[in-house]
Amino acid sequence: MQRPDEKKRQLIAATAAKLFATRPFHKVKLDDVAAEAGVGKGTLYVYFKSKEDLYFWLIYDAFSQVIEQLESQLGRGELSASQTLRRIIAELVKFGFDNPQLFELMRSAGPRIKDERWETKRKELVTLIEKTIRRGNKSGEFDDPHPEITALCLPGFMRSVMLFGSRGLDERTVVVQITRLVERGVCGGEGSDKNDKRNVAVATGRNGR
Amino acid sequence: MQRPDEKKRQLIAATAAKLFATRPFHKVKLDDVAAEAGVGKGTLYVYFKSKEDLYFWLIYDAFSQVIEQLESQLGRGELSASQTLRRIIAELVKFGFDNPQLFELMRSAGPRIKDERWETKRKELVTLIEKTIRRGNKSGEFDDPHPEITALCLPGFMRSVMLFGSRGLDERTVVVQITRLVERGVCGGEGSDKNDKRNVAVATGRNGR
Amino acid sequence: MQRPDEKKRQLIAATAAKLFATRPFHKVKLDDVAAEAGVGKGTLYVYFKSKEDLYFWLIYDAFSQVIEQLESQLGRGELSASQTLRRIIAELVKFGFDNPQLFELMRSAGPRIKDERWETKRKELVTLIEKTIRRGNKSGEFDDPHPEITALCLPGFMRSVMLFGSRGLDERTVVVQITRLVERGVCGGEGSDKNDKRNVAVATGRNGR
Amino acid sequence: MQRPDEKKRQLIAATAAKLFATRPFHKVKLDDVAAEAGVGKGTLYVYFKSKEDLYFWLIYDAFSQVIEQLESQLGRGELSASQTLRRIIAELVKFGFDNPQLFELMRSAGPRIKDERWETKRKELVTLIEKTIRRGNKSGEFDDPHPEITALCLPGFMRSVMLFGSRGLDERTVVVQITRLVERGVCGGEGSDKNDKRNVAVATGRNGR
DNA sequence: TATGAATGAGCATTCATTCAT
DNA sequence: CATGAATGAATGCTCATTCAT
Repeated sequence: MQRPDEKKRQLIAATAAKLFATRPFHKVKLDDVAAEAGVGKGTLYVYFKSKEDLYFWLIYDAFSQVIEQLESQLGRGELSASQTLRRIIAELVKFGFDNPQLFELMRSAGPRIKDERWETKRKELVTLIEKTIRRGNKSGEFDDPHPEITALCLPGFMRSVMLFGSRGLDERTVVVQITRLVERGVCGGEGSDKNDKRNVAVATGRNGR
Repeated sequence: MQRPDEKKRQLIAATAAKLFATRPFHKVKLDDVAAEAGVGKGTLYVYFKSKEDLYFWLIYDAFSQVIEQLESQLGRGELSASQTLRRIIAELVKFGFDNPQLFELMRSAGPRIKDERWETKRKELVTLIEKTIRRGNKSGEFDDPHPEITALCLPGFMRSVMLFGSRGLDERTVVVQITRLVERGVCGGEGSDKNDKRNVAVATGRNGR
Repeated sequence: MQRPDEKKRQLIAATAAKLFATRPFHKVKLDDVAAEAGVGKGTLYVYFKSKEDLYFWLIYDAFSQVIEQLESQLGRGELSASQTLRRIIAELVKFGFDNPQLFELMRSAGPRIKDERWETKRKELVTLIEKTIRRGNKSGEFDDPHPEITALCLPGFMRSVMLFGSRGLDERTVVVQITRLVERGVCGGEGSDKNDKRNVAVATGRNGR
Repeated sequence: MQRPDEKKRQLIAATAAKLFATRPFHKVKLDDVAAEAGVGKGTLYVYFKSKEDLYFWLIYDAFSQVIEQLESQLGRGELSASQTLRRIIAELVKFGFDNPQLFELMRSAGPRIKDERWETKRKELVTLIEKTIRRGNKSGEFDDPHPEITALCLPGFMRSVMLFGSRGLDERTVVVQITRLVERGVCGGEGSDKNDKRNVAVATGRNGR
């Protein structure tokens, strides 16, 4: 363990994520992070330039991960606009359920992170959604007069559910309902609850979980 | 200036809101707040117990204001579920446009505010929406299998638009699009863009702005 | 109550004395003094120049009172050195029993009060004692090679007993014991316990209490 | 300078003692302590929890030191009650001469220190004295009807002399006079000035200093 | 690379004092 | 005289960052 250790970097990041999710930025002491991670305080600075840098990477990494996952999933096969949208929603919800701390984290991050890379990633997601809707508009699947607004709404959607309502709701139901809300707002109203459930199963590529 | 002055409290709150909207919590100096408000630093502590207390009230007051406004508006006349929902959306959007700083503010607040009163207010809004949808379900206006999820989504909707997209979009268009998204997700899909615009005008009771 | 009110001055002084006796100087807030006394904070400054001024007068007044009492008692009749010393001790003990708070107060005052008047008063007492001893040395009643040290010791004597031991000891016993200690150290050892008690009764001019 | 350094703790304590002896508690700035000690301000908090904590330990340590010194001295050989008492006095006087600042310090501490450990130490000393007198009473060396009062008086004795009179008096003379005062009050009056001086020399185990 | 003692700029908070009413 | 809201200088304390080992 004499060379920069990716394992240790992960350990620090995970520990920090846990703490940042619990209390707001200015109440998280690097002393605590170091102690909780079982490393020296100085070690943090071997892996991260500053507290803000550490904070930044937590959010950025998590977010990038989702986007990547989405893009890789979507880049492969040929999905209709409708299927694509469902996948996006499913993926975001899954991510939310899998990383409740990180969602909490992203919540309080917001305006602090002015870094260009971050805005870029965010726009990547919004654009992904917007393009999908526009594609649906063209193909006749959708009929949304303002894809840019709808695209902006989707992440906020997610956040609300994840942060304040996920207790007691199962992942499947949430995906279905959000899909329903969005698809209906976006196209002409077709798609029953049963169809939704079937389609979602297709989209997520899972059978039960 | 001999009795504790509600005007001065407001002045301080407004000044603080401006600064908290600009930079994150830990970068706002009470020195600056005092200077900007034109009062002594000690005066802040006459009206607020601490920096966090000040911060808390900013958010709480702003939020309460919206809820109150909504409740007072809805308590009066007799509106259909559909009209009520439109008014809620219109009011939230209006508030967002009127107080861009505060929305930014609320964003970074999140997990800090564990105060019961705050959660109560939030639930008040969600309940207001949920009840409206349920009412619509009963009256046949809506057909939403999960009003609780939809209700949870609405505030997140708003936030997204306000925080990242409002530049270049006018209030009216945003109201219309969100209304469209929600109503279609909630009922059977009727309602054209034109109808929406008309209905919104009715709901907000304004003619142009 | 429109003119400077001696009653109010006393009220403030008494209240302050109580608080200063409870906690150390820097923990007594004038806010508390004002509140406890039931007057406005500004009123304190009508009667006292500053916090330190208030503090000073509390001690000074109390101390002056003892000295005065002693001098007036001793100035009148003609007492032997021995009787005089007993009276001084009796008076100091009485004062201690009557004003337990103030003794506590004087304790923590010490080095803070550099005021000349204060040192003067203290020296007045020490000198009174020293002169008495010297008088006794000359008259043959005492035989103390270092009256100045003995004189310096007496107040410290008092303090110890008052501060840490008075609980459970009655005034009479304390006077007797201290008198015994001092007189024996000062003269040749005569004076039995019984004699002491009798003499003390003579010296204090009281019959039982 | 990598391990927490007891030397540095001592340095800080010594510096603080000097300042606290000069001015009252609330006028001593930690900035000054740090500057005078040649360490960073933050370093103070590495070794002491707070200003009051620092203050506390100054007094406590100094007092403990005397008690320890006494107990270790007395625990060794077999001394008569009379010799023991002389040693106690000699030790206390020596301590006062060696640490004039600390005696000043202890003076203003008083009611602040409610800590149990502190009261315990104080009682340890008083008990030590009281036991010695009782031992003398039994052995016939002393004849003191109230050892508990006498014991309470001794520390006060010391304080007075140290604080207000030591200027111009040499250590030896003070020891002799106090011993004289106490022993005579405690036993039957024998012991001349010359004998005292001789005995003290024996008790302290020093020949001149 | 890993550490944690040392640091000091930075900041929230206090509280004696003032003064307009 | 009486008041208490307003004040701001003064200061204790924090905590991200550094650097010698």
